[in-house]
Amino acid sequence: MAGLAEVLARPSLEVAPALLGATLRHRTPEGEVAVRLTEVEAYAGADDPGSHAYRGVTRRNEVMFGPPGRLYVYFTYGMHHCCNVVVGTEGTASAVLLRAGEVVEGVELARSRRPGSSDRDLARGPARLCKVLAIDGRHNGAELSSGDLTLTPEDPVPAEGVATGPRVGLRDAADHPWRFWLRDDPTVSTYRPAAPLRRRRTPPA
DNA sequence: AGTTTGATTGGCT
DNA sequence: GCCAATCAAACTC
Repeated sequence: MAGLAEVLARPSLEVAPALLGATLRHRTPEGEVAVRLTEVEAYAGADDPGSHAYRGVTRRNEVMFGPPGRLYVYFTYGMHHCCNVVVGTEGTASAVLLRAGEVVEGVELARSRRPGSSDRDLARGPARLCKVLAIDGRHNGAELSSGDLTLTPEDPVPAEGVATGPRVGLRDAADHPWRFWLRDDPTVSTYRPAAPLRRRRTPPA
C-alpha cells in the first residue's frame, strides 16, 4: 500500500477513487471513531465551476490553496459541516469531498453522536460523516496523520468495484462524473440532483 | 447594506 | 415528495 503523501499528491480525479476503502480515524478524549470511506467527490480547483475555489481565494477556502494532506472543513446550511482532503500540489486548490463511509470502529461513540440513526446511516452523507467523527470548523486546516486525525490508505479497489456518476447537489458543472463510490455498498448516500430554486419565503404584500 | 443561496439533513404529507 | 432550519459567503444594488 502506498504512503499517504504519495497518494494525495496526484490530481483530485485520480486521488478520489484511490481513497475509496481508506480509513479516516479521529481520536478524542471520549474515544475513537474510524470510518471506511465508501463515497467521495473530486473537486478540480480554480477551473472547476462546482468548486468553492472557483472564484479565487477567500477566507473560507484558503486551506484548499495550501499544501495537500490537510482537511478543508466548511460550514453550510447554517448547521452542517462537510470535510474535504486537500490533494494535488500546493496552489492547485483541488480537493476530495468525503461524502460517506461505514463506521468500522467506535460504533457506540458514533451512535451517541447521532442518536436515533441506524448504523447504516451513521456516516451516510457528508455532514453525517463529519458528525460521527466529531469534525467541525476547528479542524479546518488540520494536517492528517500528524495529530488526532489519521487517514490510512488501502490498496486500490478493483475498477469493477468502483462506480462513478455526477456530483451531488451542484447546479454548475454537475455533468462531470466526478463522484466515486463502492458499487453496491449500503452506506453510499442516495443521489439527489441539485435543489431546485427554493420558493421565496418573502410573503406577498 | 440588503438579499439570496447553499458540496444538507430530518421531519412531515 | 415537499419543506424548514439557520448562518456565512456570495451576489446585487
